[in-house]
Amino acid sequence: MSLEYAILVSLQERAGSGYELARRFDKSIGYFWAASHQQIYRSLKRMVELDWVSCDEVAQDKRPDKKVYRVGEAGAAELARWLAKPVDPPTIRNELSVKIRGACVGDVDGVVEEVARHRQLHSQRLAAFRALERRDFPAPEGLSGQQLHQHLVLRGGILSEEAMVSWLDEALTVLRADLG
Amino acid sequence: MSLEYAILVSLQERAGSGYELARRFDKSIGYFWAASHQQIYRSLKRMVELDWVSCDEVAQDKRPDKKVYRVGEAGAAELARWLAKPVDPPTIRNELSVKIRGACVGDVDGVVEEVARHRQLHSQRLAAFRALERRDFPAPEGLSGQQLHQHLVLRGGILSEEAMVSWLDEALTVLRADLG
DNA sequence: ATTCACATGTAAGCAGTTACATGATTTT
DNA sequence: AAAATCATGTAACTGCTTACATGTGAAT
Repeated sequence: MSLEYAILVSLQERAGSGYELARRFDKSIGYFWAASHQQIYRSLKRMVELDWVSCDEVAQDKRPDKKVYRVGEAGAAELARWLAKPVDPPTIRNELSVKIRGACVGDVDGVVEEVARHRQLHSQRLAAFRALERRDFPAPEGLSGQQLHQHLVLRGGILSEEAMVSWLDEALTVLRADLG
Repeated sequence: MSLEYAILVSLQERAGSGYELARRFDKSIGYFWAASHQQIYRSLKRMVELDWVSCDEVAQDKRPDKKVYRVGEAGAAELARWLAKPVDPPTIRNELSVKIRGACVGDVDGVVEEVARHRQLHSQRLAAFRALERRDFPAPEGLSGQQLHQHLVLRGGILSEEAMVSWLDEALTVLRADLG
């Protein structure tokens, strides 16, 4: 049910349509919670039923109508209640690690290639996060409240991607030394 | 379907029962793939149907009978095929980040407490991983093949937990400065 | 003409979680 | 007497993915 709360957080920052939320999940929210438009529309439907959000249909000029969702009192209360509830850290499930661990049975070269590819993907994501940080938080020292929290979450993404790149570099070094 | 492949990797290192596999997933395999006994039994059943593994019932002295599973030719081939296939990095879904991002709506103190709790959990996991490394890989320089791969996967866990602890320390510092 | 951005959905299927279920032996 | 370890399962439910489905207007 975390998706509902991620949506509440986003809508409470600014009201918007399902489509707009999907765009936000592709960008800013994407670095801590991933969601497709199918999931988002389904969740919004549920949240209207629960009366967590209200829905206004808005006619647009030269564009299809849209439904703008807003967080209601019950939604804000529900979010506050959820925030106070402890959660477990996410369960660890890393497909690439399964592949590395199984490399001996198959083609080790292929797995090394795959590690190199992931190294590149993570390094690209890291670059994107750092660009966002430079653009949106040029002076992180002075931040407070909501902006501080937004920056912190981005920092989490950056530190996590840095760790991935370091790990995969280490992996490539020792795997290639072992091969050649 | 990655669970099936994680099981194949484990069984190919050593044959074992569902119960034994569940123990392995609680320990060594747990730092790159989590699985409950319910999942494992279900997957083993499927894998027998697919003829990826064979199953022998073994009577034991003073203990319930057990079923020992072994990787067959088809299973080894299937694992090799899967190893060669590229996969995407896992989708990012971090509940704690949602909470940090939403902290303003609720009780910020409560969220800070939760961050401190997660900091401790990750630091405990990090200590456990480091202990495993010292115990099982006292001389990492000389490793090759399967042992090298096992060590690399553990290194991934260590670097990832280090990043989490760093991030949560950073978060606690700035959140507490912002409060007080 | 085709592709892109806008806009909203349904439905089948798969993976994982939670709860339920049973029973022997060993340790405290 | 109670709890822990060994041992194997079923079933309902939740959440996410993938595929399908439709339609407008603007840009190339």
